[in-house]
Amino acid sequence: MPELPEVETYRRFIDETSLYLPIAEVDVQDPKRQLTVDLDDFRKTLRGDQFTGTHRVGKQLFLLTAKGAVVTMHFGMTGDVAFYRDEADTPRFARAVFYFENGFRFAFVDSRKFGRIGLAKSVEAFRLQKKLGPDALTLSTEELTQGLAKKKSAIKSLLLDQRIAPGVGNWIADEVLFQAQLEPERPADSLQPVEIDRLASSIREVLETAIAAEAIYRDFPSHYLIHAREWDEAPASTTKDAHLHCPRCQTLIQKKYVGGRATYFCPNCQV
DNA sequence: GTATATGTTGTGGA
DNA sequence: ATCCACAACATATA
Repeated sequence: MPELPEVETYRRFIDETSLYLPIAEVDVQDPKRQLTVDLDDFRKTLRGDQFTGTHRVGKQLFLLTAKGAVVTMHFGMTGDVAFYRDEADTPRFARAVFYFENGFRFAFVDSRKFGRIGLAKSVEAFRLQKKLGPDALTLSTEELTQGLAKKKSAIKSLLLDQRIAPGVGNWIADEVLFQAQLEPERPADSLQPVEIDRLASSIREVLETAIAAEAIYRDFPSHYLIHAREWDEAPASTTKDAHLHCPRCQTLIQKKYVGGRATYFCPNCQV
């Protein structure tokens, strides 16, 4: 699930549940795979400390602590968060659990274990190290123009490049290209300034809409392409068949692979 | 058993 | 230096 809107939703959830609670202990199920620092160091750093705030850059989440350390979290393809008190409520696939002194717990849940947890000196240091660009949510036309300059790759592939538009993932890339009516395989250097401007607007619009709906796809506007994806649950009022057609022109939505990623598009509207 | 999956990173070749 | 295709990671769901 986790593209930018999900991570932003997680961030707000953590703000509402897990700040200013002294940490008693931390457990990580598979530290070799999912923890990028030594488990003992991680525990020593966090025991007795507390989270005081959060930050997000693209799909990367940061938990700030009172003592200054910054916990980094990336949710991979299946990461989620949970807050609960009783052992019996531990979610299936809880891969890391932060135990607070008041008895509550925060879990990093991740069935496929592609997610990563680590420590950073600061948000800025981590951002530089990972070469993350300006967050997609507030990406300006100028920044996007610069990111795409002199690039010949398919526009969709570049939208997925976290150095250019951090936070855009596979379904968002398809959605913004559909909303901007641009063909996913267009070479980036073939885009006219007016098209890049349209694209930048679509990125912001789609992300804001998704965040407002707390990343619950079935609540997205009916003119969104996302409803054509197989894993979208049909809104009660529509038939499954309706999903396969373009909400703008009723043409059959096509699926193909671009840059190795499943790509949905309308062959009529997107040029 | 088969196919697919929301992400990232590394490798090898052009 | 760029770009691309592809594999790998580990596991669930349809």
